[in-house]
Amino acid sequence: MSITSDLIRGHTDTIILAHLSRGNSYGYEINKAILTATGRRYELKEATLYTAFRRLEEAGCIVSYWGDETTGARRRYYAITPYGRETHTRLVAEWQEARELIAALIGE
Amino acid sequence: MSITSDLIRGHTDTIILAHLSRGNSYGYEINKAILTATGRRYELKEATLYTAFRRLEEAGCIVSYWGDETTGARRRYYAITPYGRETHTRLVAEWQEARELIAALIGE
DNA sequence: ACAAGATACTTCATCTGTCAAGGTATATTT
DNA sequence: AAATATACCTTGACAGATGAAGTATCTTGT
Repeated sequence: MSITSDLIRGHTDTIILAHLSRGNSYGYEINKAILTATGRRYELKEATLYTAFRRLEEAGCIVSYWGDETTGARRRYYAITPYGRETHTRLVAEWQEARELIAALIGE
Repeated sequence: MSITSDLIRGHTDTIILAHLSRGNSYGYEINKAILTATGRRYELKEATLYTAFRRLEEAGCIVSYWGDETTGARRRYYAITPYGRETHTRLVAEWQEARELIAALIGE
């Protein structure tokens, strides 16, 4: 893992909402998806992930339900809400603005 | 101020080193420069700035000295060290990598 | 002369997000 | 039987950011 988490900090919610906006999912799967999408250069740690799920559900951005697996470990699925989609749109816009500001400040 | 600080968090050191790599400066001036460069959309708070100066000096990235102003409030100037320049180069590279990872993860 | 505001630095207590470490449980592979 | 993979959860501690408060000097407007 080469990237320090402070550089991704603040994007955790955006990353999760982006994933859920493409379909319902669960913690373990999201965790693996991030590893894959980044070529194992970044991992959203489990504790961070579950903390974020609590935060996002508390805020009304996502809802959760237990899967009905008849085999294997139980899964808690998450679905994005309409408010979660709004939030996602806003967070992406904020990222784009932050990216420009940082570019202006560090000149790269 | 429209951008939440968590999006800039982790870039504070990079921003300061970028500024100092263009010449010695002092806290108040850097603070104003950031306000100007971002069109007042982002402010590096004073407490954050001075915390960062301590951290960077502790780490050997910068050195400080009191200015010899004969008028006005005293100024503590900061200069980047060779190690600070190395660090700056590394931090900029990390930012570029983080930017790609985030893009890959949120698809924008 | 006086008040207000700008310049300039500092410290402390608090908040938030991250994460190491530990735990629980089931299924599959060796 | 042991190891590995799947899957979730909690707790305590840490680091960076920041509000709030303080100190001191100089400039500007009235």
